[in-house]
Amino acid sequence: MRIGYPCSNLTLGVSAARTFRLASYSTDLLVRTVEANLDALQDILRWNDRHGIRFFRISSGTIPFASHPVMAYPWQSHFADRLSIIGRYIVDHEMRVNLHPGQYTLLNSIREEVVEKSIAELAYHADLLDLLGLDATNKIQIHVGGVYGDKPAAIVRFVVAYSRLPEPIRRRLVIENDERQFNLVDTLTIHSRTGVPVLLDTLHHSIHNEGETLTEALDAVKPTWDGHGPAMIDYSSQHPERRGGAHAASIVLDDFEPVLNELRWRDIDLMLEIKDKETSVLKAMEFMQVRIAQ
DNA sequence: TCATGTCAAGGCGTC
DNA sequence: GACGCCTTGACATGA
Repeated sequence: MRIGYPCSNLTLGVSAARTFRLASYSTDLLVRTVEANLDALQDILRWNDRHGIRFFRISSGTIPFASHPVMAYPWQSHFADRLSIIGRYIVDHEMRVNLHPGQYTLLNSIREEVVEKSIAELAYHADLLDLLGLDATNKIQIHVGGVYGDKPAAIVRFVVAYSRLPEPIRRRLVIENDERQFNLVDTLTIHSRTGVPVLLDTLHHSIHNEGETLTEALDAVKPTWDGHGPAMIDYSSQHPERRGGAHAASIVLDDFEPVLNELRWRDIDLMLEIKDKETSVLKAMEFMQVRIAQ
């Protein structure tokens, strides 16, 4: 089981998601920002290797404004060599990565222009992984989207939009259950109509479910990953004071232990969505080693 | 240099 | 209909 964290490494103090204001856009600023982001990404991957961490979420902000109409620069060809080198490092060190576009990526929007912009955003994510030279087990995860007062219709719109996606996106796309709208059952319904793998978020599932235990939920999502590599799972401890779904500052091992007991014998990769990122991963890995030794 | 307001983008819930 | 929230960091401005 690989355990990973998203986007930035707080110990190193470098960000691979530097950006700039749209109003400041220039080719020069874009190139400088992306170069800095790729430098940081390489530093983070090396740090991860030194600490035995082989799962990482690359920031969607690596190429700022990549799918925005303002982008007139051929970033794909300009950074192809650089991305290829980084991707080779990922492959050589048996790492796995994923990407998670933000809440504005909505394949099932009732507005066609939103769907088109979302597809453009997903195309950027697929380009990035393709230029890294990574196979289709390296995924792009999104939420299903909005309900618009009619969930069955919203699911149908998702299925239709999915069928329209170009193959480079479709082979990497996975959907995640959320804490308010589309729960495990909904995502499994979409899987049955599209074949898209279901990424289980354990915290969202604990908040929004139809009575399935964690064991049942894991058993249900597992077969959706056949042919896509080990299932990816998102885990976070609930923030003790903030609203349901808010991520904790650091991993709570008492809360993690029962989840680990469910996961440890399964072929899965676990992404920790916790504020202190790599610190919690190291805690979780140490905790797991102790448990295995017992 | 530092504090603070703002940022490309959508949808939902509350008032 | 307006607005805050999501999730979040990081930019950009003004003092």
